[in-house]
Amino acid sequence: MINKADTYLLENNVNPSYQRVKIMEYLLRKKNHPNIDMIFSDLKKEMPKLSKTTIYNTLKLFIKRNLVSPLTIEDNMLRYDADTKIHGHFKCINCGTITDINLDLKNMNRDQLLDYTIFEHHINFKGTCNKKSCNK
Amino acid sequence: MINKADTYLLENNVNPSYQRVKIMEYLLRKKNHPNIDMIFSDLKKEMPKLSKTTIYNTLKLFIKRNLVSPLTIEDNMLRYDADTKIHGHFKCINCGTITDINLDLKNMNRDQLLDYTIFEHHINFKGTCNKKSCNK
DNA sequence: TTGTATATTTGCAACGATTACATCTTTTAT
DNA sequence: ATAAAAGATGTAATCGTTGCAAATATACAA
Repeated sequence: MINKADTYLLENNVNPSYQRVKIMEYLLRKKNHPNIDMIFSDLKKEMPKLSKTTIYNTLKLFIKRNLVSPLTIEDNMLRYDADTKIHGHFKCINCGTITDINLDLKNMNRDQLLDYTIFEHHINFKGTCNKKSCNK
Repeated sequence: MINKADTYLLENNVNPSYQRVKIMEYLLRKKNHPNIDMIFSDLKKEMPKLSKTTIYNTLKLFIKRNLVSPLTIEDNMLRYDADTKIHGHFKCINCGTITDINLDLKNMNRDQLLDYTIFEHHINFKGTCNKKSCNK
């Protein structure tokens, strides 16, 4: 767990401006794979002048520096994950919950991938979660 | 390989209208994971009255009937794949090529997934393909 | 400190993939 | 033949995202 967002940004060649630090702190604190609107409406409370464009720009920069992974589990919007270790996601189409899935890709047949240099992994599953808390 | 699109649709409880058969035939013939515009511009040549809305509606129906898998490898648009067997995709960010990746998920650590009923698998990789034909 | 170049943020307009919806056409059933 | 149902079409609207120019903040040289 990284708790000093500013030094974390510095270590990764990102100038730690006020907005960038706040956005990174938010992503490290929240683990619920937020989308832009969630980040915006939450941070807006303490940063009234925050612009949505800033969030888009900042996340694009974080992705380029490999500090954040974009999550393509929704058809119409991106979500963001500060956990850049390789892992999968499951989305319940009933309750909408998105769960992290630990993966052991080592045993996966990846011979074909040896020819490629991989920057992004997207391993997503959709279905139903059969939990009591799931409101069908 | 399925070559009789109309019977294939009938077997899956899809009324084989002219447009639906043509779209299914196209998807079975093409293996390049087309997006809506590719399907539209190609089929428009032989079907001048074809509407893009029809393609959207038809693909949505095919997906519901599990005849087509939506491919979420692009940020801003869906692609479509008539191969509904579980497999992965690799997209080269230089030349844009999308390659099928055979996967052996059996050996993957999927204990956590036992709690879930999975309808959709999305396993995508992005990177560079290091091929001679790749125009960097 | 002062002025100036650079980096960053902001707000608004534009874009584009997708969807909503009303109308038109085709098919089915009686 | 006629009515009802299903399917296709065209256009307008939606909405996540990006482009861009102006405003603000930061860094740096004189």
